[in-house]
Amino acid sequence: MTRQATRKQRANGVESRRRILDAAVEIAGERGYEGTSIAAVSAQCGLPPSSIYWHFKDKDDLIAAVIERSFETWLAAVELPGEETGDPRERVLALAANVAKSLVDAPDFLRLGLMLALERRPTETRGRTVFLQVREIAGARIAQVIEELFPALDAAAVHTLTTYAVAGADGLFVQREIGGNSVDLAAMFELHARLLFDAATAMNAERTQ
Amino acid sequence: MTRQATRKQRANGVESRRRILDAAVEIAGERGYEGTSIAAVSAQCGLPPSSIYWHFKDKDDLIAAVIERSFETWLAAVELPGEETGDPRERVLALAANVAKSLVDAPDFLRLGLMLALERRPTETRGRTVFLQVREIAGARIAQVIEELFPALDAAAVHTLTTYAVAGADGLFVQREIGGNSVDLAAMFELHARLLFDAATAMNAERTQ
Amino acid sequence: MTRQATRKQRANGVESRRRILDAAVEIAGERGYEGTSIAAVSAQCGLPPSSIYWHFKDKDDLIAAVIERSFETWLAAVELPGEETGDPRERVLALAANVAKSLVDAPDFLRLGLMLALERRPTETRGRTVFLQVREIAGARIAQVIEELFPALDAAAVHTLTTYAVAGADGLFVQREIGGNSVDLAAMFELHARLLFDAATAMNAERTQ
Amino acid sequence: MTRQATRKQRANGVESRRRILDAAVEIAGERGYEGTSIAAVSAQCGLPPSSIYWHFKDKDDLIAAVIERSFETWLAAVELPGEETGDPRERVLALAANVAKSLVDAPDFLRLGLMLALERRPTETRGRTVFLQVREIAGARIAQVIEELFPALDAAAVHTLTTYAVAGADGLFVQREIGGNSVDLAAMFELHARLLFDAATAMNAERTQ
DNA sequence: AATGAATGAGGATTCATTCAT
DNA sequence: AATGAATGAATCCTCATTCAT
Repeated sequence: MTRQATRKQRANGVESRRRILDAAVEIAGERGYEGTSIAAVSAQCGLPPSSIYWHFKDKDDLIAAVIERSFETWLAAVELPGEETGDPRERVLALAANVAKSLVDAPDFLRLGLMLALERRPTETRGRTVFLQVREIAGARIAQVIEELFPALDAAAVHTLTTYAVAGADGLFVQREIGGNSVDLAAMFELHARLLFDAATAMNAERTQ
Repeated sequence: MTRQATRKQRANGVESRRRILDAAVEIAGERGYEGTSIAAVSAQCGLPPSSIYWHFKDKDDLIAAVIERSFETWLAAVELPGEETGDPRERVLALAANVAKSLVDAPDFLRLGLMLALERRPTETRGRTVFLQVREIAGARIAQVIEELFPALDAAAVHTLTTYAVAGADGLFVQREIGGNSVDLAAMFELHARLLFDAATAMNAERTQ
Repeated sequence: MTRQATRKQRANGVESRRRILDAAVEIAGERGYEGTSIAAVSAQCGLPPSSIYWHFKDKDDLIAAVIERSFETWLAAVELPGEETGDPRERVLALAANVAKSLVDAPDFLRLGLMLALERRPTETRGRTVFLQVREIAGARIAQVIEELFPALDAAAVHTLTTYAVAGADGLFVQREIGGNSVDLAAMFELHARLLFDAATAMNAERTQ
Repeated sequence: MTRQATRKQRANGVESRRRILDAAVEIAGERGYEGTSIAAVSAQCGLPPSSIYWHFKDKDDLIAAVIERSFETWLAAVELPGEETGDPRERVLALAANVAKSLVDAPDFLRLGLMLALERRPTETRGRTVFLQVREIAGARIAQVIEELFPALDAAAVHTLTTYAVAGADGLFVQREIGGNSVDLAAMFELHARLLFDAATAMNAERTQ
């Protein structure tokens, strides 16, 4: 076997892994954890089951990797293009618009994540753990923005607003998943952002007095 | 009790059906559609799998029945004790408090429902269809209340507020499912209700001018 | 309950039995012994499985009854309208034409019978036994006709011709089952009868010299 | 042989496939399609059911493969050792003797095939389709021989004689299956061949004049 | 880096049958 | 004369996983 061929093989390792994850994200996003069979992923990506096990320790590991990669994909879609200055209201609305767009463009992460989150199986899956962790990170970031914009708020208020912000995002995403294009996610996120901003402003003013 | 009765309790279809549904609602609420095995339901309710198939055509049929019954259970828990008069704000807050309480007391319906709703399998499950239908009914009822309280709103506005109301409820429920008792669902629903009421009031005033 | 109603019930017993047999003959003729499930018969006739067990001891008993009844139906269709005199050749040809017609009109008996006959399960089914018995009877009748028409033939020759006659009938029936209407059963049976008659005539002449 | 080899014989797909087919041909030849349970095949060949499903998509696929292979086995048993010259009568008789012998030696193909052929289930099995196809091939070959030997016959006559030839073979085979060794298949096939040959000769002469 | 072959455990579902009413 | 309810055993087939190559 020539060195060429060897290099080719190695390069294919990355490519194969990608193909498997592509297949898995699709199927897991359709059917959840239990519904995702290795055989189905194999059929989707064209590689035999044993090859999937060469790349991933077990099904749990595969799903966790799916969550991780789809989170990164989503994160890349949300990330704001800097400009953290300017009018607070505008900043919040821009953030919301961005999140709405990212959830339309890369819905796999949240769809699969919520499916895993709602499950309560006796032995926790790694995928669920990973989802809850990255979700925690996202929540912390939101809390941070709120603290910056409304410095008078105490920890409890920040926590309440953060929870409400995330809940709204989850709920609107679910509505969109159910209702399809008939739900204008951008408009709904704008409403959500406005209500939140006004509520935060009011709470902030209350405590400033 | 005679010896015969000991060996085989007297046939009682209604009771058996109830036991099966009780078992299924618990397991399906924890593990979703795929995670609910007939064997597990059988073990939980004490009846053999073949008996489950006497009462339900197949797994799909069972899950659909579970959704139906748990919806009714939940509906009975939400239903307000009349008193439709009084201050609108109070009425909305009371409604929200009731929904929050019902979701804590009878969460099976919504937990399983959301799991089914998020699935996108090629061949739709009957359970999902049923959930979407009853959800539609619940949405219509909310829209009705909004129309009553804010008669100046046009259809689009009512639709937006309804969607946001339902989304908030779903999202907060999910937060509670993930965060457990650390999430004060009653308080969050109160916040949700207040924001919605204020937003609706403002929109209503706008259009009244 | 009035006497009228009681009599009605009793009358229905016969009717129910008939409905069950009608359903069973159809399904067994399509799928054979193993392929005939009590549930399928139940669905076909509209009576619950337990009612089928009221009329028949078990599945074996049901299939045996199906064979018996369909044999009688077929027999009624073959039976010649007397006239045993006349030209031997004509008599044989008329017989063959009649058998061909009966097999087109009432094929259930032979189709199901052959399916059972070809099976070799460890525990013999009663249906198979019954089929082989009635088949034996039919064979004996053919032998009798041959003996009458060709008295010079010895037992071995009669046996050979009988076997060949029956085999031809079976084989042509199978061809018709496979080929459908494209097989002209009447014409084929006429050919079969002619060849047989000529062969028998020749053998008879040989032994007469 | 190492300890590992004892625990799990070296993977050998071809050999395993053969073992499964060997087991299946025996069981299916005895019990037909429905009567052939995967568990029974598994027990017969020593491989677990899941291994059978590695080699064959489903039961249908297995039975179809059984038909295919047993047809080839049978074909190898019939194939004449050349010598296509010589007296036509001798050639036909030799052919018949060969077929008779092959059906005694390798009866699985025809026994299972006829069982499948007689079935009329709504959803056709692949095994039945395969059987009808190979049967068609066998029929075409017989027609070819008839055409060669009796060139004056028209297509309709050839078709009739072919149908009768095949029907006789099927019917005699059934007689043998039912009657066991008491039926001298060789003798019966000789009779069948003679009657056919004489009939064809007569028909040929008729058309030559 | 990959895969053909294998497998025990479990999946949903149907089976023939029973029995109290 | 009939049937609603039940059931243990069997059905076909898929599961996640392993391992020698």
